[in-house]
Amino acid sequence: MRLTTKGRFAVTAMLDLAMRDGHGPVTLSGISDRQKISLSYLEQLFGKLRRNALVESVRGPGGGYCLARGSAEISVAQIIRAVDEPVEATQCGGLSNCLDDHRCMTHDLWTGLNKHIYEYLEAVSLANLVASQNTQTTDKISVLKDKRISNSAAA
Amino acid sequence: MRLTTKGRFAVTAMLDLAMRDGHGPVTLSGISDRQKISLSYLEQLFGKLRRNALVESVRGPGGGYCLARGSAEISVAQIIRAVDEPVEATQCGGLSNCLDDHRCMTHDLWTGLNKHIYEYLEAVSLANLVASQNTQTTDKISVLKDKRISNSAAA
DNA sequence: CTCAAATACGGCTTAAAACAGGGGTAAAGA
DNA sequence: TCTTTACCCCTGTTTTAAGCCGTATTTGAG
Repeated sequence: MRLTTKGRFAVTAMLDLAMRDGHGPVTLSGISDRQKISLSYLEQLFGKLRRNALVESVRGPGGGYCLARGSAEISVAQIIRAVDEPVEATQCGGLSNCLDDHRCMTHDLWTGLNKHIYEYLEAVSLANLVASQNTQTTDKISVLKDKRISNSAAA
Repeated sequence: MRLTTKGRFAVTAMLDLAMRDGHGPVTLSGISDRQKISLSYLEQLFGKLRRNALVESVRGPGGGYCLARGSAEISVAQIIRAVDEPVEATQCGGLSNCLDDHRCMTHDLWTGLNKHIYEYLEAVSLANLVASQNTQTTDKISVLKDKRISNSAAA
């Protein structure tokens, strides 16, 4: 499990999508404006998200992207895995063929750390994130969120 | 908190050091051989580790690197922080000045995820890792480890 | 029916970071 | 004095991040 800005951008974009779920396709240029992520980079990320069946696309005017399944069925871990391809950093590439003599003592170490972080991120769904956006830090965030949603509904 | 191969290399190298703790300085070329990490890359990493007071160096023949404090006092999080400089991926750079209108809804999100992962990695010390190397997967790893230690002691 | 605009889609290019190799210098011990 | 080691810097290659442009597809207007 790797944790970089790329994965964070993808999760941010997917969260934007989830918060507008059920209101028709969302355009990448809209996400780009709201989340301040370059449009071309979003296109690249959503290509991977689509190929990994996390989103569905609609072409043409009024088109955009929708979640491919319910926001409760999409975890942060799935999103990160979709855009941040494999890359196991154990010397053996995940296989246990690395002990031809004495190497790769870190195999089990990284497997363990990976597992912990992965399980945590697997347990967090987009629905969880949307919910926590609504409840926690009620003072500012939820207010701003509502404003944003009504804006997009009006447009 | 970022999680890349760079941080993993650093932790692997530090673990190699910790397993030889108390047996005098450990050379980088030794670590390079055992862990299959390029020597020049190790030099770069240990420059940062030294400047962050995680290791101490001894020059000349018989020299090398030692842990700057007990292996129980050095956490995985400290190591990763030393080599993998800051890089907050929230749009605002960690400050909360990002809500001039409605942006950075992911600020709290990433702060939360960061905190969780960080706290976990902060709780794992080198001593923990050495201990788990000795106990878990007793079949192969520990045997190989003992062999390795006796080899290096003889050399 | 045609044309123009909106949008996804894919390939290509640039920028930065990770990774690796080499050289030289300084220190310390044999 | 010679060897072993850290230390520092410069260079090059590869990978990743990010941005740009052209093409295909769909919708809507005329």
